[in-house]
Amino acid sequence: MSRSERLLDLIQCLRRHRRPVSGQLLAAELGISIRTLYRDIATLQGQGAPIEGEAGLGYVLKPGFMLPPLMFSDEEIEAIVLGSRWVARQPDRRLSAAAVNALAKIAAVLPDDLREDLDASTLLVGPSAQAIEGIDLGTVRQAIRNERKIGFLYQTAGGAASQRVVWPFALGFFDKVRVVVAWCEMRQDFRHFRADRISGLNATETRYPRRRQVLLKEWRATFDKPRES
Amino acid sequence: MSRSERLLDLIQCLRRHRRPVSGQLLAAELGISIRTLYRDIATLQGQGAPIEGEAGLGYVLKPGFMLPPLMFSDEEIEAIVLGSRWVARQPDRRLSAAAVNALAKIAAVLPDDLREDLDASTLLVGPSAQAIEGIDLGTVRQAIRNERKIGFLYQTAGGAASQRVVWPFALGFFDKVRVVVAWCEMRQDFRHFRADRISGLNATETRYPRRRQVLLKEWRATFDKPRES
DNA sequence: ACGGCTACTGCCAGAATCTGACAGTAGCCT
DNA sequence: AGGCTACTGTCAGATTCTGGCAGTAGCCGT
Repeated sequence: MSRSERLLDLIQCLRRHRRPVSGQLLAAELGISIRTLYRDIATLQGQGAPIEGEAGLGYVLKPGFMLPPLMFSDEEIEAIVLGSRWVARQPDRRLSAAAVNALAKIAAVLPDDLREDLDASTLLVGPSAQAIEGIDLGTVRQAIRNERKIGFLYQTAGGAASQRVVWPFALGFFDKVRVVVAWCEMRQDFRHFRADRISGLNATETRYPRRRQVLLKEWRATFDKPRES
Repeated sequence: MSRSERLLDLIQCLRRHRRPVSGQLLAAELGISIRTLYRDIATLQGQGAPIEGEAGLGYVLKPGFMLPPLMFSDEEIEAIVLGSRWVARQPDRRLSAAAVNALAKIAAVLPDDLREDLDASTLLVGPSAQAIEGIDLGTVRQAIRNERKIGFLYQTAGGAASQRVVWPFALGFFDKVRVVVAWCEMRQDFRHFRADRISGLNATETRYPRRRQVLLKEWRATFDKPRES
């Protein structure tokens, strides 16, 4: 196995173990010596990988992912950049910032001529409303990933507010605002909640009883049939 | 210089020369022997780089770009994927197809857990109108890159048609259709043309007298001032 | 404060890989 | 046919990588 492949494997290993893992163990998994492992880690860090090592604990990979060398056609790059620019204009602040960062990283490695070409491809959509975003969508994202229930106060369109406990499984856009898609315990049905009408969000440690993917699939299936609102 | 850096340099070299270039020359530029060059080219091709070599001619890199290993956070990846999905839904067929391909390439190297997370982030925008796209935007793209004039028949909103010769310098979206942004010789001013109202497009070899970037800059500047329509 | 665990660095000889040179085959072009 | 070029096989030498060892320093539980 070549060195570059092994470096990728090392990242995969670190991703698998969420908790800090000792270099000893990693070296064993990869079939290399500790010394070489240290060298590999140093190389990866040199390439920008956010690996953190603490004496007495082990290594953790801050959530993220290393894209291996990948070949894109001009048009594919254009599609990615255009799409990211669109995301950067969305009201979701976290995501918007992430898009800006991603664009910066890509632009940094793009050859000049290609960067110029991309400047000539402009997004003419009107300036999006800078919606205020009431809650921290990061919390929701984490709840989705860990399949945890969340509770919050929801302001309905009519003006009435109600306390909800829901099983969130997706996060989407709808008409410029982000919505949390979830199974609502109160209504015993799928509902979506506009992020800007949610307040008093609190994440719980209670796991909801079904798999996220299954909920997602069932929810999607409801689109193909007529449904009573 | 490490081998991996050299491979990247090789790509850059190939990008610079648009016409076929002999291995001899490439090897000299990189300061390596011919034999090693052949090995490097083989390695790159193994990684998916579209390098073509023909006996008696030399090497050409099909237009495109190799992204070096790059680190993205979860949110950055999400921004890119979400943006690309949006592009994939746009009416521009070429770009849409490119977005789909780019997504496939990214998905192929994404670890499973991250891919699942992304499934939970859905785009809820309504199905976009499948606009017919009258002309080949690839031709326009090329004219922009080479700063060539193009001529076409344009159907105005009123219904009248007129023959135009314009200096295209940008390609944008506007309300679900693609528009060509250009200096119009007839109007002696900046104009944008909806791609779906263009017909009889013909690319010329005539270079237009100003730099694309300059036109772009001036055109953008017109946004900041009041302008007579 | 202590011992155990761990991250990290410098060093060096052996292993693995890469490199350059040469010889030879085959395709494209004039 | 002849010149140019892309390719492949082989092999010794150069380069890099690797593993083991010794030593320093930080974190942790006792």
